[in-house]
Amino acid sequence: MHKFKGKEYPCCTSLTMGIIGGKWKTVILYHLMEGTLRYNELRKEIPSVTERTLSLQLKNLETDGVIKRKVYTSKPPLKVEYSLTEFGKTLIPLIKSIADWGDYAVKNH
Amino acid sequence: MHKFKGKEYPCCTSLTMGIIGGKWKTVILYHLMEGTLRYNELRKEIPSVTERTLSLQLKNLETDGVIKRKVYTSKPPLKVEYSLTEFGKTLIPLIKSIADWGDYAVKNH
DNA sequence: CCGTATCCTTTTCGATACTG
DNA sequence: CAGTATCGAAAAGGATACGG
Repeated sequence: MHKFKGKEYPCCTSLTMGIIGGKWKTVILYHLMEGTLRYNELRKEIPSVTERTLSLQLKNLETDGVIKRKVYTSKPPLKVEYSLTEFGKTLIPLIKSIADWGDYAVKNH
Repeated sequence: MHKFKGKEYPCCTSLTMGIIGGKWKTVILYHLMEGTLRYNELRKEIPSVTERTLSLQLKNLETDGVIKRKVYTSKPPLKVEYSLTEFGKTLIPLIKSIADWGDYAVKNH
């Protein structure tokens, strides 16, 4: 049994999937791998996600310490940037492997 | 846009997650990495999954061509073995990476 | 031994309208 | 610009009983 942020997982793979699993989280991380993006830039990169869902998933990723959110309040319009934390950056090789296998699967079926 | 087995995915990571995503599929694959297992052996390895869910997820994995199911009908009691297909074996490095990152995350928080 | 059937709860995701 | 509120649908998963 493995613990992370108060949640328990029966397997080390479950723990990883608890953090990056679901329909959108790997997609978000995939786009943040290259660098910082604003909320609307993420929406543009992932047009099929709704505002609500994007917002929720960003919050989940932030709660797990994988991404960080920086707000620039100096003057409207509001500017919010999302980027990987140092901890989140340790996921980059994994996200790349996930993306690569996806490409491979498309080509080989 | 990427296609696999009739389903469409907006990103190559989504495709991978469509196949190995969810609460249980990586756990099942993790245990099948080492070799063939019978249904009840899988239940023993993953005590927290219910029969119904295990059954459904095995079917999903089989449909996507990742695992194969072999039935020995010669004489009761029934014997059913699950193992990775050749295609499924291409997932092994990825499953290992997922497991390794889970271990890493536990240790570093 | 290896599941399926039934019913139910929880989680996730989507559509749309609206706000500081 | 960057979200939240509300409502609802769908998918995933769980509990338990039963069947070939």
